[in-house]
Formats: sequence, C-alpha cells, structure tokens
Amino acid sequence: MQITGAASTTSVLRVMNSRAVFAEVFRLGKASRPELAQTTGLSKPTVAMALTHLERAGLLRQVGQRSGAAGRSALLYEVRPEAGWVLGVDVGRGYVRVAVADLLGTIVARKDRPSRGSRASTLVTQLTRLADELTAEVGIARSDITLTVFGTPGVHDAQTGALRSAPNLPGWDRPGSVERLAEVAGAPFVVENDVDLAAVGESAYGLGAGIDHFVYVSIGTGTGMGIMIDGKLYRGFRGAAGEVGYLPVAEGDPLQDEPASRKRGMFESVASADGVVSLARRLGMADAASAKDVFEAARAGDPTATRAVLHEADHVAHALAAVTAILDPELVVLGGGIGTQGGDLLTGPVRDRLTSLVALDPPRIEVSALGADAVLRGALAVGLTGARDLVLDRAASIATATTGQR
Amino acid sequence: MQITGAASTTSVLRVMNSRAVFAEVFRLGKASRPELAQTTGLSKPTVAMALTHLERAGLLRQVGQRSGAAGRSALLYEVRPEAGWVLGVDVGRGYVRVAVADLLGTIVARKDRPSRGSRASTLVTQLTRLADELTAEVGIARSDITLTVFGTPGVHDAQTGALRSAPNLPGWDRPGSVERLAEVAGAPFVVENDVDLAAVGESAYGLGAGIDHFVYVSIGTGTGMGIMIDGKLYRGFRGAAGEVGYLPVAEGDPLQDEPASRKRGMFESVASADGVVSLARRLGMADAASAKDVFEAARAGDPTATRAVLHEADHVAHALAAVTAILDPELVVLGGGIGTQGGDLLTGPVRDRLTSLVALDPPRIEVSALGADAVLRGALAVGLTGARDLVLDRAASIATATTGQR
DNA sequence: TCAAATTCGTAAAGGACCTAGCCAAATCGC
DNA sequence: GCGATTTGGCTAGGTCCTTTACGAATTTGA
Repeated sequence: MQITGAASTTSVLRVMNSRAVFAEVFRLGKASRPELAQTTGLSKPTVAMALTHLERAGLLRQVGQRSGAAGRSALLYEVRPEAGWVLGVDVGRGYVRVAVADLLGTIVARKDRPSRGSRASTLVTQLTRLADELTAEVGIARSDITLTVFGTPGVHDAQTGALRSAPNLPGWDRPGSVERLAEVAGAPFVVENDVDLAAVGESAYGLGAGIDHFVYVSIGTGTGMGIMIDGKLYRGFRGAAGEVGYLPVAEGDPLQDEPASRKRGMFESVASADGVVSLARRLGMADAASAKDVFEAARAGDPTATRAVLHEADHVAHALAAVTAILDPELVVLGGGIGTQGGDLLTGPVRDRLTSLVALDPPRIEVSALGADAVLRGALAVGLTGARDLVLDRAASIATATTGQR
Repeated sequence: MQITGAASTTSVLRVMNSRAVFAEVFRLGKASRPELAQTTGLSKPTVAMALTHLERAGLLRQVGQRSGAAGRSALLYEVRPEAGWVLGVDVGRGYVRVAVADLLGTIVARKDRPSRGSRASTLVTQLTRLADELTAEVGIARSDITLTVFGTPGVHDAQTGALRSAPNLPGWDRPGSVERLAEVAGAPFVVENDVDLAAVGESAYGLGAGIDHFVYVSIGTGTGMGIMIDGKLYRGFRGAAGEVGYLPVAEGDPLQDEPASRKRGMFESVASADGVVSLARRLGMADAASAKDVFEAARAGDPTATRAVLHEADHVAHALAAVTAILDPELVVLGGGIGTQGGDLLTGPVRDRLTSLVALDPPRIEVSALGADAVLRGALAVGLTGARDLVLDRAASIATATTGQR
C-alpha cells in the first residue's frame, strides 16, 4: 500500500546529475568528458557544467590529457583525494587501531596500539592523542576530518547514547556516554558495532565484494554476526540483529549433557575461545591454555585437539544451519580469532556438517580476507560513503548559494 | 564504495510528479488541487497538468466538489477503481482461494473451493474456470486483469521456472512448469511463496502495518516464515529465506532424547501439526487425532494436553529465540493452523519462555489478524503494488507518445 | 612538413518543465 | 444581494537539459 514518488523541481536535476558525474569519475578513477557523457547518458554540455561545478567546489581536479588515439586529446578529471578525510577507529578488546584515509579510500596514516585501560576517560584521552598524531602526520587539522567512524563491541543505542552489552567497556552503558567521543572526532561521527563494521569491510574490500546477501560471523573472545542485505548493513529493530551469541545451542553433542553448559545453552558459551579451551580440557587435553594452543596442537596432529576442533566445527555448523534456514545467504565469511586462525582446519568440517543440516546446498563458507583489519577497513568504508555524501551536499549547497546570488 | 546517482533529463520530472500526485490522491482518497499542491509541494499549474494527464489516461476521475467552506468549491479527484484489476490466488494444501480486487484494493469477487486434486493439469483447469467465473461476475474480461499473483508452497525459482520443496504439489518441480500458470492469468503474473505473501498481507492489512522489520511465522501442516525488512519482503539468495522448518531443534527437552526425533532434529518435525499429535500421544493422550484435538482438550483443562501445548510453546520459543538473535524483529506474527488456533494458549507460554532465552526484551508476539485470509490478502497487496506501477507506466508511455506526436 | 581526418570543447538555439503572480469565477456568510 | 474568501485558469519568466553547429587540438598519412 505504500506509495513512493517524491515530487521535484527542476533544480534537483542539477544536483542529481552532478552526483551522477561525480560517481562515475569515482568509479572510473580518471575520466574524460566524452566518457562521462556516454556512461551517464547526459549530454556533453551538461557534463561540462557539472565538472565545472565540481571542480570549483574542490571535489575534482583536472589531471593531464588522454593522448594516443586519433583526434584532439581529451582532458581528464579525477577525484581530489584531499577533498575529504575519514578517521576510522577500531576500539578492540585489548587494542586500538586508528587510521586516516583520503576521499579515495587510500589509507594515509595508521597506528595500532594496545588499549590503555578500559575506563572511558583514559580511552578517550588515548584516542584523542592518536587522532592528533595521525592528522599531524598527514598534515591536516583535526577539524579537516569530514567524518569519523568508531567500531566498538556492543549495541549502540542512538536514542539514549548508551552502549549496551559491551562488558569490556565498563561505564559506556550509561546514557549519553557515547557523546564523549565527540571529543575525539570532529563534529560528525558515527558509532557502529565492530562486527557489523567487519561485515561492511568485507563487503567493500574483501570477499563480499559484489555479493548482495552475506553474513560475517566472528568467533573469538566472543561471538557476533554482521548481516549484509541488498549490499547494505542490516541492524534490526533495536540494532541487535546478528547477536548469535544468544543462539540456542543445537542438541546432538553428548558433551553438552553436563548440567552446567546445558543451563546456559548459548552459542557464545560453547563456541567462543573459552568454550574451545574448556571443551579441550574436558576431552583430556589438560594443558590447553588458549584456543590458539588447541588449534596448533590439532594442526600438529594431536588427536584430542583434533576432536575438540571437530566439536567446535559442529557447533559452528549448527549455528550456521540456523542462519541459513533464516537468511539464506550467498556467502558466510568467518572472522575473529578462531574464525581466522582455524582456517581450513575449521571450514572443511563445518562445510561437511552443514551440508547434512540444511535443505538445499549450503552457502559458500570462506575465511575472512581481511583478518584483524576487517573492522578498521569497515569503519573507513562506512566513513568514505558518508564523507562522499557530505562533501557532495556541501558542494550542492555552495552551487545553489552562488546561483541564488545572481 | 557503491555510488548511486541516476542521471536524468527534464522529462523524468513529469513522470515523477505525476506519480507523486497519483500517490497522494491514492493516499487521501479524494483530493482537490490545492490540497495536492500543498501535500506534494508542487505548484498549482503542475498539479493541474498532472491531473489532466492522469484523468486522460483513465487513472483518475473527477468526483463532485468540496463545499461547506468559504470560497469557491474545489473540484475533487479520486482514483478510478476500474483503472486496474488484480487477481489473487492462494493455492493452499487442500483448498484454493481466488479473488479479484480493483485498483483501490477492494475485493469485488471471491471464491473459495476445495482443491481438485494436486495434479498440475487439473489444478490449472480448476483455477482457469474460477478466474473465468470471477471476472464474469465482475463484468470484465480476463484480459482486463492487470496483474495476477499466485501464492503457493515451496520456493519458486524464477530462473528455471520450477517450484522446489513443495511436496504437496507433485510435478511442479519440473523446470518450466510454473509457466503453465500463464494460462490462468493474463500476460503478467507473479508466483510467490505462500508464507511470504502472508507476511506481506499482514504488513499491508494486518498487525504489521507501519512496522519496518517483522516476521510472520506459520505453524500448521508445515512450518515457514516470511521476513519483512524495511517494509519489503526479504527472499534470500535463492528465495529460501525463512525456511524455519530446517532450524536445528534446541536442546533441553527430555522428550527429545528418543533417538528417532534426535536424528531428524528439525523444527518442522517437532512443531508442526504431526509433531504436536505425536508428542501428545507420547505424553499419554492416546486418543489425540489432530492438533486441533490437543488444543481443544488443553483449553478444556486436560492436564496432559496442557503439557503438550507447553512443550509446543517451548519449541516455538526456541525457534523464535534463534530468529530474534539473528534478525531482532520488532514483531512476530503467529499464523497457520496451530499459530492461529493456539491463540493465547500458545502466545502466553511462548512469551514467558522466550524472555528467558534472549538478551534484551523479546519482540512483541501476536496472533495473525487475518487468519486464513493472510495469503490471499498478501497476494492482492503484492498485485496492487505491481498493478499501480503498471498502469502508471502505461500512462507515462501514453503521455510521452502524445507529447512526442505534437 | 603539410593536409586530411578525427575527436574534443563550447557556444547558440530550442524545447520541456516548473514557479510566481494575476485575474476571473464560484461560494458562503451576513 | 454584497463582500470576503478560496479556487481554477492563464501568462510571463526562469532553470535546466539537449541538439546542432563550429572552432580548436591532435594524430595519421603522404
């Protein structure tokens, strides 16, 4: 029953066409007027007009000529990388990653640091200093940052400004606490769940490129899932979509019959790093200290560790069976400490087990191409998209202002 | 990295504005020029021009005047209901429901019949005769139908024209078999999963009105789920999203420890009508013949039947816990035979159980407002949306043709 | 080295669309 | 019946885009 259809005046055409031209230049890297006229379907004068506007607004610049072919050589245009800057921040569990990228998405400065305490004030201080260092390195002011994107654990409630379900960031669940990040960023900033950003990163730069529906499943200290639907991030009603840690654990594992784990019965408690370690211990691998140990032992051929890994694969397969039954994704990307380290040790058994659990062929299952960088890259991708819109809006308002003055 | 931005010429403005005006008339029912100018933001002459075009194309008609207020009385316009017709078909398991609606969505003719066999040819014959009867009743030709929408079990693969996973429609899984429905419909028709259509119906006419993210869970002879995301139907990569029948069944139910059911371990096998009956029998209710019996007995106070219903609620809650963890919907609508008949007998325990299984507050859980009509209403809603676009496209092509001739 | 061919960039002309503003027509209240 | 008020229709004006056309720049070939 919903009927769409925005009414418009002629002036929106100019904006639309400018955006289209900019988008094409962005896509092609370098482009001439005739090329742009052809790909956008606009006429040469219109393209020329748009290019003039965009160049005057500082979004594009002329860059040499295309020679070699017969006839007059065409002037080439490209995006001015300095037309916008993006600050991406990955607030991880034990570390902090910060990077600055230009409008083309090229990372021009980056620092990774161990996290200095989890208290809000120390974290803000550390991030602010890192942002200062990075912008200085690039040679810009912090106010030149067009958009900042933070990736954090937990669910960010934009209404209250609180960060729920982020136990390793104590104090951030208070209403309004997120606003303290304004100190780090310039004016416009965005806070997004880290796993969601990893999914975006994988979509923009990794295995998810060009895939409409896929999920990024992170398994490490905790568990989480980022869902991309129609190429866009899906957050759910309250931003809690993809909280697979609360998936009821599937039956069929005799080890799960112990009362303690049956009581919890959640995916996170059995499949996360701690779950793998306790599983390996119960299987008889008394010296298992970390999930990494277990996977290394399994890779070395230890039969007990191998059994533990197979059990882990079984848990993951059951979770993915639920995801497949509900979402029918084209691709599942495994990330996080265990998802990445496990590699083919995990994907093989997961694929086998999943095949017997789902109706049709199971979705493709791959290990993240970006690894630990996924969140940061996702933050930059989100920032880049937003920054592009912001600078275009700014250019449009400049254009209308100048035409209005005449 | 994706950059949107369609380039446009001035002529698309006319189309856009005509659509906007039409949409407003549709929304308001009856509207005058000044009203439309105000709500669309367009000027009076533009609105007048659009109205003239739409009236000439037969989409709108003038209908009296608005009097009572001071000043000249305004001419009123409304959508011509006869500007388009929609045929909706619900191919159910034992029945067939067919209805014709006009462009306003008013059902003008409808017939429900027991399904005459499940063979493709007899079904097509029956549907064709029903369509003929209905159109005759309305006084239109079958070729006047703008768009036909079929709701069927199974997954329709538009690539091959096959209908997968629909065991009660034998023969329809052959490639190209769906094309036989062209005989029933006029030229343009759409085949959609029945549960998906029920979700759309609930979104257009039922409890889902105005809700962006919700799911419709059908529990009856089989199980299924329709997913609405951002107010649109989500189908998944291969159209198999929402196949909750394949959800791994959660642990924690001692009754499930019998080997037979553990082997299957799917939601459908335990939660569908057959599952309820066998569960009740195993609990000692030897005379349980149908799920309806069980629910009636429970409603009458039978303790064994009540236990069975509670177990059913537990299964449903576990499935919804998985759905909530993955999708975080705002609302869950229960439909299908069991979902509808169960009523508060089911929703109460489901809510209680679900609360203990999920992280945040559980989503709202309600029983379908449309009941057995949900699929048919959904078919009509989908058809209405499509028909509106079709007649607008047709009107636009007429308009450009006439302006081109001048 | 020079002319032909080809392509690019821009200017002018024309068409389509929308807005602003005016005036006539119609209606209601007094 | 008359004035206030609102609606409908019309005209003038402006913005935007496209088509057409022409000069400018470059390569190719002789």
